[in-house]
Amino acid sequence: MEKKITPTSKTQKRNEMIKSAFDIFYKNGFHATGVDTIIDGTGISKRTLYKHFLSKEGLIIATLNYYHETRYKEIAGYIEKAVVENPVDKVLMIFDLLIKLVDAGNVNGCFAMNAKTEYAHKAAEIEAVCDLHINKLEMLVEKYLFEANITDSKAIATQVIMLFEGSILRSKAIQSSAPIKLAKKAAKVICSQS
Amino acid sequence: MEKKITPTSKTQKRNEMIKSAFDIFYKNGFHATGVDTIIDGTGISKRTLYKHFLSKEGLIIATLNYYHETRYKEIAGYIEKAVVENPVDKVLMIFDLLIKLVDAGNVNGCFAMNAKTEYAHKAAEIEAVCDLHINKLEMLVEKYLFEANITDSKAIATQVIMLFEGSILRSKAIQSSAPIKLAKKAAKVICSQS
DNA sequence: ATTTATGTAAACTATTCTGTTTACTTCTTG
DNA sequence: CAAGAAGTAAACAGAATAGTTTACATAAAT
Repeated sequence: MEKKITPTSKTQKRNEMIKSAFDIFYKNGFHATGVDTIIDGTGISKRTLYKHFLSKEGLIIATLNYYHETRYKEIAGYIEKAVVENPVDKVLMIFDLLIKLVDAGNVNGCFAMNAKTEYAHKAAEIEAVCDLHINKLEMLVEKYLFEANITDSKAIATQVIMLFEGSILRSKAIQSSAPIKLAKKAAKVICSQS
Repeated sequence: MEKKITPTSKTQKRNEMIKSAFDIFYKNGFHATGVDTIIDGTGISKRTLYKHFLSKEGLIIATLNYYHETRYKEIAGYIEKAVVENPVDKVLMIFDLLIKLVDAGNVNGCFAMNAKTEYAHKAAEIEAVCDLHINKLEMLVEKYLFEANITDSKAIATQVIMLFEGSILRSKAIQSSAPIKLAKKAAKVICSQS
């Protein structure tokens, strides 16, 4: 009774839907985007969408997981591969990556924070994925700060992440990556002083 | 033909509506809140609402202006009245005020940033008020940094504001004012190093 | 070959949304 | 008192919303 599933089928359509939904939610917001809008772009039918996801909220959670997995891996991969003398330099590299993403026009705020803003105190599952994203980023930063023998690596990591998230907001407001460069400088000072 | 308007009339109902709308928008979000929800709490009719505001968007802009005026005055007043030796201490006081507000349960993110998130690239007028709020806060901080003879007061002000906004997000995520205390420490280091 | 899984297309339900309109009320002011 | 401004209440219009259902197509596996 073993079902031989071709590698593409089953998950392929699902992934298509998630990517398409992610793009539109990211640009348009969640409440402002109807499910009809999401399927319009793709050749996907509404029925298929609701076969794969219980509800619009289920689809949103899937896009959040997609965002977290790809973005976290991107960041972690970017700084892990670097060869530096001081692990603090790896932490500062998260700002370099962000600058590149913003300059490429691929950022419209932090997708996780956008979701958190729209669903605060309303959808616990959505909030949980957002929190996970930030916490994992913070733990990644903390790891390298710990390696650099920084005391209070946990507290410094929180400070760095707050600068990181704050710079995303500021760069969105003025449509420029300049604030991120300033945030990197500030992060450097904070890490050096510890 | 002079209309003798009692101080309360005319503007009173309008202000009532703005305050009521602000409370609900702040808690519930903008797209997630219908105009019916806003008038339900008050004894205000929908007709009156649309007499005073052209549209829901007009009401949102009014709530944003209300937020900016009250919050900015609150912050500016709080730090201006303080007697300190170093103007940098006034800058750091914005974090103290934020801690108080968060601990009192009066914060659900930055109202201006919440609006910016929901209406990015959609409603220029809404975005403009949000930008104004952040810019005026930044200029206030810059003023005191300049007084303290800090070189690059503009850049440091941006860094402080990014920490400020980032700490609002982080405090919302973990439902605690602890991140704001960390942000204050970080701001102190940044200002001292300049 | 036929069953099963997976898909599209589109009509449909039922609710909610913004905004308008009609009819009535209240209060102030000349 | 009469006129007019400002209000409430509620029905209404028209579009958009989330989600369901019916009918049909395709492709692979037993």
